[in-house]
Amino acid sequence: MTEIERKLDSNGIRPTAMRILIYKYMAEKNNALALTDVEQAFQKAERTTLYRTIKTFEEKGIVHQIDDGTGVLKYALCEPGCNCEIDRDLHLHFHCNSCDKTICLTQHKIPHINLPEGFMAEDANLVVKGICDSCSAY
Amino acid sequence: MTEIERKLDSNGIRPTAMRILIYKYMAEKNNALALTDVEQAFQKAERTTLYRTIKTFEEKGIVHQIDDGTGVLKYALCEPGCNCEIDRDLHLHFHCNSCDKTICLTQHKIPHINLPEGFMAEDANLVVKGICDSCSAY
DNA sequence: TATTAATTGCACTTCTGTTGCATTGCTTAT
DNA sequence: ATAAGCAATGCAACAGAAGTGCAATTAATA
Repeated sequence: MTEIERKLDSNGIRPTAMRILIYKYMAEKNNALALTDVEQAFQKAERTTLYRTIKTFEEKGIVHQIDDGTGVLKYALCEPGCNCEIDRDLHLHFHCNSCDKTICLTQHKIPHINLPEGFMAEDANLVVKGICDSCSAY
Repeated sequence: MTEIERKLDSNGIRPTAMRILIYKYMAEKNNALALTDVEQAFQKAERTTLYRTIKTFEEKGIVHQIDDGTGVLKYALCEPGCNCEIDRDLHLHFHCNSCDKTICLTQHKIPHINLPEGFMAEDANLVVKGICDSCSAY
């Protein structure tokens, strides 16, 4: 039983060949992926399978969904410190306007926001757009 | 020449009957609207017309687009202090999980975010989700 | 091994955003 | 005042992503 199989298994996900491959692929990338990205990488597999696999990952809490404002949903593996389900202390995401990649800044938490009377925060989503470190290096 | 006509005219938008109606409708609402919302309100008009009208408003800087994470784009009139085009000091938006409305918190600016080395911010989008003042009153 | 449940593949549907083109309506110069 | 020209609108259709129903296959378990 490999590392990944154990990971899936311990989260109540049956470690099928497909799922292991998809998990491995997502783990290799350091940026959030759209369904189409995964589709490109696994052209032999059905879109629906990939879709449902990622949704399963999400339900089981090992992947979180990101809306980076591009109109396409992105997904990224939850890393240590991600805490996307446990508390409201959510990390922020960065979208590069140059290379179009979206990355999780797991260490960077969303600062506390003061809301007007009567408003109660349950969740927050902060996407900063600009130029990422790779692109600014040139 | 009415208030609205002057507003449109001074922003380089020809004040047609349709546009005046749409502007008036958006001004009445205190929350951001999706295209379908406007569509519901003007069932006699074409979707395309509404779409292009709002896009025109956006281009001319009297409306700003909001991605509240629901997957549907919302639009809201720019109010004094909105500054959506001028500087990067953007205000935040609140999405109510109960009534599903999205509102601009024009007075509440996005706090400064420290980014890792090499990252440069150009823009930011912060959506706080929770219960709005109307819904929490019950 | 037989039974049962979960996973995958295929075909569609829906929804939103968007564009091309013909037509209508408004502006302006003659 | 009228014709020419441009902007606005209506109609039709397309594109892309998200999501669903169902049959077929695969894996787990008794």
